[in-house]
Amino acid sequence: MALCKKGNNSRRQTAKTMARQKKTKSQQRADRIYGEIRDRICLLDYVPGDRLSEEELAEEFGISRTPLRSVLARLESEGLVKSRHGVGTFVTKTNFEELEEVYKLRIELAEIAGRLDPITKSEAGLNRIRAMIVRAGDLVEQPDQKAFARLSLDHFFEMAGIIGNAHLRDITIRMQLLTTRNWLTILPERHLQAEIRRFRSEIRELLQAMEVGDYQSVGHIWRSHISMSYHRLKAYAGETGT
Amino acid sequence: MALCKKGNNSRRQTAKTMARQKKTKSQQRADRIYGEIRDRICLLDYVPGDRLSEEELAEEFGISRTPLRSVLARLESEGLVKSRHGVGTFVTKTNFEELEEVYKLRIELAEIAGRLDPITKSEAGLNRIRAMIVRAGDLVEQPDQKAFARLSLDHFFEMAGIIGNAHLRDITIRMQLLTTRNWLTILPERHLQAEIRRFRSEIRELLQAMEVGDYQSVGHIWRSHISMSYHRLKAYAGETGT
DNA sequence: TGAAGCTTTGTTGTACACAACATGGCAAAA
DNA sequence: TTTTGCCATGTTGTGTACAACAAAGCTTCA
Repeated sequence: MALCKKGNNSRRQTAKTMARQKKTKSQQRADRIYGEIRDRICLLDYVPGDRLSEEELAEEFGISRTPLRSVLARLESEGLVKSRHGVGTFVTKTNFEELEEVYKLRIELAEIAGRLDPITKSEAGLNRIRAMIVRAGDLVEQPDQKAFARLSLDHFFEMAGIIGNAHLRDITIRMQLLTTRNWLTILPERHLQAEIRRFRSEIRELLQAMEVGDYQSVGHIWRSHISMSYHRLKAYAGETGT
Repeated sequence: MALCKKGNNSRRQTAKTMARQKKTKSQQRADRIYGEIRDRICLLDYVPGDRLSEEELAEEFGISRTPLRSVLARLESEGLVKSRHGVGTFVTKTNFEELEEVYKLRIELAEIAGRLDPITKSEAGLNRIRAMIVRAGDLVEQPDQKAFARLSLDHFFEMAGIIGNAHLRDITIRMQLLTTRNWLTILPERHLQAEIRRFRSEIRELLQAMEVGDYQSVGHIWRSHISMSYHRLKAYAGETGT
């Protein structure tokens, strides 16, 4: 289950720890566990409706229920799980209305992100994105839903790194994490390859804007991608009948 | 210390509980305590730098440290307090850079709020705002910083109620709460009356736009008020030398 | 006198036992 | 057979003792 997500997590951590350097060991451990469970939810290792056992998770991570519960509380505040007294803690199912709200908001936030003090990507950052294009190319040859999901998330965090406004970045991340799993759930298998191809062309387009340092355009392009992906999502939802 | 804030709290609760009806008694209690402490921080009953004793607060609210700690964790996630192991939990001091970031974001959010599915105020809602204009009028005659702060917060929550997009509303509230106490701290006493007067004219302006149902204009007006208040804040900060 | 190390004190973080709660199953009565 | 009430079981929420930790004061030695 856990597999090789360590690399991904640590990479994402760096983007987060930039803001606040002072992290005690307890907080680092909590952050690690939080990221792990969050990824499991977003990458559909835990499906909406699944119950997360506090006791089992506490045992798995070698801690007691108390600190684990604070991790779950954080996930609950972000809307990824919902605890019910005497029943259990469950991965949330987002209804269509909320999904639409989140998408509408994400569309607006993307445009703002390009305007509000964007952080210019270093050459190393650009290279990381170029490497993702290669990864996407491999996935076009050999489509795999989970690998695509992980690549997509990695690229998103790379994008979030350009947002200089700390709060806007946090909000953008939270909204993204709320929609990821829904996108994966609804995306039909037979459209997977086409989606990966489209994803590759999208991150190429974004890369080009970043290469010339035009971050306002990055914001607009990003916005258009989110908007179009939402329209496709609706179309897919109509296809499958949900 | 607690005084007559019950009315304010409950009124704010109604705006919150609209979204999710299912609230267990524990959650309601936690929400109440959270709101109480949050107000104390925002209205400067607790000044930045103050230590919040878990034990004392737990005793005051008649609960043990465990549920109180989850309330403090929530406040910490919103950036209002910061816990340090073995030292204490302290009300945060926002530096100028972060304050500027938050204001820039609030300016953008206000404009979006007017566009993204705003909720038309009922006649009762408009009447509540009209009552606030009266309260503001009284305060012009007899300026009082804390009363002004409370009125300002009440009006803000009334404004937040027009935001139909649930996540956007939450974010807007969080950003507002981060700036309130800074505004109060920096505002010089001798400009208080002028500020109250300006506040009254602002909420009148907003009311007019709401009365004709033009909520996009409400967003633009709100945006301009936030922007101008930020500029005055900077001017005041220059005056007092901070 | 000064400084380093130890001790004391008070605080937040953790572990664990128990309370509160919801749910499903079972039995008994209509 | 159906329904109603009760109980058993398992889960989240709470209280409490203790561990981890930091800071201030004290002591002791140079």
